[in-house]
Amino acid sequence: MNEMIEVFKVLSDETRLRIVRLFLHAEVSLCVCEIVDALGLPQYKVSRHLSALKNAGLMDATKKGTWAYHQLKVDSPLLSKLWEFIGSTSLDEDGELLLERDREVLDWRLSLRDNDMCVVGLSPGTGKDEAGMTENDENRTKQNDR
Amino acid sequence: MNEMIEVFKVLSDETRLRIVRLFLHAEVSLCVCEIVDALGLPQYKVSRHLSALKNAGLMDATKKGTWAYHQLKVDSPLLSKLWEFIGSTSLDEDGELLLERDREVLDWRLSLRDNDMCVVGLSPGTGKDEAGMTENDENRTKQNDR
DNA sequence: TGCATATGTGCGCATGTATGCATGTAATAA
DNA sequence: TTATTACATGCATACATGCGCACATATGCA
Repeated sequence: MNEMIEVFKVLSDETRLRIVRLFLHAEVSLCVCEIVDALGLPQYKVSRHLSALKNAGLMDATKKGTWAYHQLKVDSPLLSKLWEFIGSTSLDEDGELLLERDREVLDWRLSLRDNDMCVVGLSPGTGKDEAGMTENDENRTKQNDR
Repeated sequence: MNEMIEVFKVLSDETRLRIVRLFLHAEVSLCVCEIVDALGLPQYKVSRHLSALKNAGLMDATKKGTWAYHQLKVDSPLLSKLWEFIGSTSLDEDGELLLERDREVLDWRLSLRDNDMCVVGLSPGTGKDEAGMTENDENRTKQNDR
């Protein structure tokens, strides 16, 4: 019973639901900075919520250098049914709009990958608040290109 | 999105999960005293959690005299998928044992109904703590019989 | 070695929530 | 009308949780 309680508890948070639904859309491992850009949230917030999801057994991560690639776990009947339940449920209008925007920014962000690996880090102001796609993105990505 | 958050939040509690799974087993409306006996919890606790489930849109109730019959709602795609998800998911061993006991006491309690209506109220000490089936049940139910 | 960067985390604050006791409300029975 | 009964709830307390700031850790590069 505790497992199900933990699952519901960790998912009763808007940020964590956005993260989970972002992963259901992406279907690949994502590193923190990509999630930060997609959601437009400060890095420490995303990191904390990813940690909560991991502690609840819903996600795991593998480190590749300084980058940490996170992914949904699907190694139990409960989890596969859970993802199917969440993925098959439509939200209210505001929620769908928000998630649609998250997915669009993520897709743009994933297009910056090189050989399926993240090569663009955090934007300068991401530690404070709202980020996302700004009009300076072209310059930023050119600077950080390697 | 808020609807799903509220659903997960209200279900991330052991007592409320027990109540929901009791209803998934019963498949009929239940009054508060029947749930109190089945779970062996104080009346105010059951009442509060039923209220929480109702506020989250998962249940509703109809009053018949002093008795209040509660039931799960199934009037949205989210809810029907939710009940199917919970009902199809098995728990850890302790959880299954606990729920099995809840179901057994409920079935015994439902056998005391008269014409599908509850006619047995709360046991005297139910306001304090643990109740359930005691060795005095025979006497108690005889006293309250009408 | 020293610096920049990606990510994780300790801490204090504010807020939310479950619990237990006691009491309130409404309907029924005497 | 008064007492009883099924159910709901106000209140105080203990505890959990999300947030933002700052800082720590760790890895890669010059």
